[in-house]
Amino acid sequence: MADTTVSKVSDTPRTSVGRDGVLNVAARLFREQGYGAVSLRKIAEAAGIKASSIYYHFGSKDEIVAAVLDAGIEAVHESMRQAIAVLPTDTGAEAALRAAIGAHLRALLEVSDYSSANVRIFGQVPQSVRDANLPTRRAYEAEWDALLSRLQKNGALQRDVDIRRLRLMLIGALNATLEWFDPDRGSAEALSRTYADVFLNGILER
Amino acid sequence: MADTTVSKVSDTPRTSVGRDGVLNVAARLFREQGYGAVSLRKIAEAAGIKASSIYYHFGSKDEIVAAVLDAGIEAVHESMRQAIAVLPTDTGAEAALRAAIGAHLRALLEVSDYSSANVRIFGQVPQSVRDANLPTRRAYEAEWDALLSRLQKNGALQRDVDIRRLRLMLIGALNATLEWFDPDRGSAEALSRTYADVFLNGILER
DNA sequence: CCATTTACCTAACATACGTTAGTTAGGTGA
DNA sequence: TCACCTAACTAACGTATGTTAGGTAAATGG
Repeated sequence: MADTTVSKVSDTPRTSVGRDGVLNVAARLFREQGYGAVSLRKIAEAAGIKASSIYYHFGSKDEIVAAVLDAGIEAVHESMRQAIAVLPTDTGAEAALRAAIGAHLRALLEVSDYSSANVRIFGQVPQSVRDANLPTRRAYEAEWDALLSRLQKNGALQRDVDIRRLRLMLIGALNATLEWFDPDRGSAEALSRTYADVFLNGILER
Repeated sequence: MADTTVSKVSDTPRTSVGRDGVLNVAARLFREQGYGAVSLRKIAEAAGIKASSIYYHFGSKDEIVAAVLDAGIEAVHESMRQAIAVLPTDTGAEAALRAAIGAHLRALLEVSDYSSANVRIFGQVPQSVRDANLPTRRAYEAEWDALLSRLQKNGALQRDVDIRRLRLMLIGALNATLEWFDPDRGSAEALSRTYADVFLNGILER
């Protein structure tokens, strides 16, 4: 996650800002302020260029937003894939789920402005932009469903839980964290463990 | 929840629209379309009056939004209080939590445009409007914390779970439902039971 | 060396927004 | 009856927004 203290980049651009530069700034601003509060002029100013210059790199504001949304899912998807891939082959169901939860939460809270921007602004952007993001989303959702189904077939998960519903509940809960997470009250790592504990074993004493 | 099919009210107003009429329409539109997509002119048209007439009832757009936000929390708070109040005095911890979860979800998904609008647009409105909603929110949060603390002291909940964190996770998960709930795939009642099952007992087979 | 491309710039436009000023028709109470 | 209040109205203003047209300086490459 990029530095958050100042909203403007160095005044004398030693090199060109470029498409990626604009995109990085846009993702950060969207994460911090939401969709409606971020105009092209704000993005441009934070990037150190003029609003109209953005049109050299993008055809419209929607195109920027769409790029941010897609990159956001790609980032969290890659984070999860990686976390699963590095596990030993004999890793148990519980540990696998813990790893996936940790990867999702880490991408959201610590790594990617794109992922957090996606979660924050998805519900605020025009329908057409949302629709454009759906294929990418579905691929990520499929990855989760595959993981959860595997665990269920192993007998680790209860037979009667609906995989799709469980995935929606779990990712929904994790994403909601973005609205209240405060690193001063505990690390993302610790929070991730708590999520896993609650979803795996519940909160009832026994 | 009001009728959703048509966005305009009867053309010949037999009676005045009034402050509440404007508010009801605003809540519905905010729930359906989010904050940024709903202008005063849209609210006015859907209510059957002109945009400037809104200023007879409200001093600014922010004032409307603030009123919707507060009413949204009041509604879900009242729903929860009611659900707890009607329980027999000898009701167990588990049943009490189930009732609270059900009340929250019902208000969100079936009863109140105000509550769903609150969840949908809170993260999109200007900071000052958000701040104005905080006291009302805190009262509702305190109610949850009181309930959860009581259950924990009874020994029903695990001793080591942090109440504040648990409340944030639980309400966050419930609120996220708004983004994907589809009554055709199962009732809010059934979904509420699933939430309770997962949070109380977890998903692991044992 | 010069033509072309890259990455920006200035200036402006139309549109949509929240908001204000001043007006009006219909009901209410003295 | 008539003054007043209620709940609207018409018209307009300033501002911010996404976007377009046309220009420019520096790097690139044959």
